[in-house]
Amino acid sequence: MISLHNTLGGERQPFVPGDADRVTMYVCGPTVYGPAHIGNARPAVVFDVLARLLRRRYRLVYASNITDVDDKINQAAAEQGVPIAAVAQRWIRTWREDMAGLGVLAPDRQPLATEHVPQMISLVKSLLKSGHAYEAEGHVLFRVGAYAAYGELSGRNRDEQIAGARVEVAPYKEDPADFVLWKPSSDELPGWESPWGRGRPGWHLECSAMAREHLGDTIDIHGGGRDLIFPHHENEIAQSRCGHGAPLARYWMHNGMIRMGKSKMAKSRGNILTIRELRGKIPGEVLRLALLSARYRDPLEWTDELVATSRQRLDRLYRVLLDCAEDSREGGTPSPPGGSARTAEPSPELVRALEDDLNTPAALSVLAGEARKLRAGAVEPVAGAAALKAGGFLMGILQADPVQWFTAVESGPELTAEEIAARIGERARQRDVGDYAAADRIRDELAGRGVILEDGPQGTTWRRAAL
RNA sequence: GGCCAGGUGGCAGAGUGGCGAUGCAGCGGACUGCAAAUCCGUGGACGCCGGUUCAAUUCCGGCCCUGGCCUCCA
Repeated sequence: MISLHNTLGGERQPFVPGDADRVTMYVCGPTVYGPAHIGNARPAVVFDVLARLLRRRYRLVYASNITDVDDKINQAAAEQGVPIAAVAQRWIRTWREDMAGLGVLAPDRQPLATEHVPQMISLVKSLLKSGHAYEAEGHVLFRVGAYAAYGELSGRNRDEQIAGARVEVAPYKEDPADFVLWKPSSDELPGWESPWGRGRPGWHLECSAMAREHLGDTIDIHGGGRDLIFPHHENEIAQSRCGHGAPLARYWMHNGMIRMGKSKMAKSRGNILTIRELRGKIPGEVLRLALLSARYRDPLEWTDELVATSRQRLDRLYRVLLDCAEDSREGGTPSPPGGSARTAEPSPELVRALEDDLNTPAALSVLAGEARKLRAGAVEPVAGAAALKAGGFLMGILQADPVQWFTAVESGPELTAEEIAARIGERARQRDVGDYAAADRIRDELAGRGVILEDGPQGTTWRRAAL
């Protein structure tokens, strides 16, 4: 049984799908106006693991949107003097590359906001018709006062919000808490014809319309960052519920924030690390493991140490896989039927950990235990390695060829395999004559360039170093 | 100020009403060139104050601290 922490209600609940033949999940995706940072990657990675887990039991339709119409995109285009669509396209491409680099499987649906404007307009129409929205100075606003349950997700009530008083109160709002569904566009801005004139949708509206279009009125799981609970998800709930009468989602899941030096990583704070720059020097799989090293609901502080530790954990796991591959090659053990990683089953302990509200740290611990047993020879290497890889697959790690893992050069002006071999040969001669000082100099030099040497009974091998 | 999450060993981070995960670092050992890498083994913890209980890090209450949200935000 899968249990999930539901923000709506604030407790862990058994997951019971509305329809086991069509489980639906929607996760808020990026607004494409610049490079995504590692914090943006957390929900994508976390819910990718959940998608993999759900697919073991159910048929899943997983949708994650891309917001390609937004004032920030317009602003970026104006600043750079390029067409708005060019900005969006460029960063959509980057986002997809980044996600692939982190081992995130493409969602079943990846709707673009600009391709769902008619659905948004029709949602606004029904909200107007039912009195949950009103027109004011070319805008259409949601009338928060008309929805009594407003605030149930975030645990706020309207009085508290008014007391907050930091909300900017546009003069045309009936109530400070009201939010924009549709706003007018000038000629230079992207816009669509609507009953309220040429305009563009408000951000909250997009997700309601796209989720409904692709997944139906009520979806099973709605995910996103914790910072979206209010107002984004609260507003989505209000729009959808008032628009078609059904609850938007049955389970709401929110991931914690990535922190950089004690505060949330955010573009507005300027403390971001983009996925692109990180991937330039660190394998995507290491980044992924780092993101999964804490429970998804908790905050995670991003540090060099976290990255280094993650790299070492992965190295250790791959080393076992490498040894297993060598053992079976030497021993001539034929691969048992069904022994491939694709068909092997992950261990029940690992599945149990993941099904317990996505306890990835515990799952990682299970993996480490399995690796230890394999190394100790307590498990048959081929089947054991296959099970290890199957568990890795659920978390989106450990799918690379172990030899490649240790020898692949990530980036920068690195040494070629030939150059490394030449240096190793030179060092071997020095060691033969007993000139260890010179040999160590070569070893240290290579270490400084990201190559670690290992002297074994069969001679010297090398692998790339952690950072 | 309001709402919501947390506070576990040197660090990261699970979990549990009584048998103290896991990773990194440290320490000991094996191997080795009294090297590096690797492998094996190992000590160490539950914010504070009360309460419930035979027994609490784990349940309850209060306090302190940290972070998030209340404006765009993964």
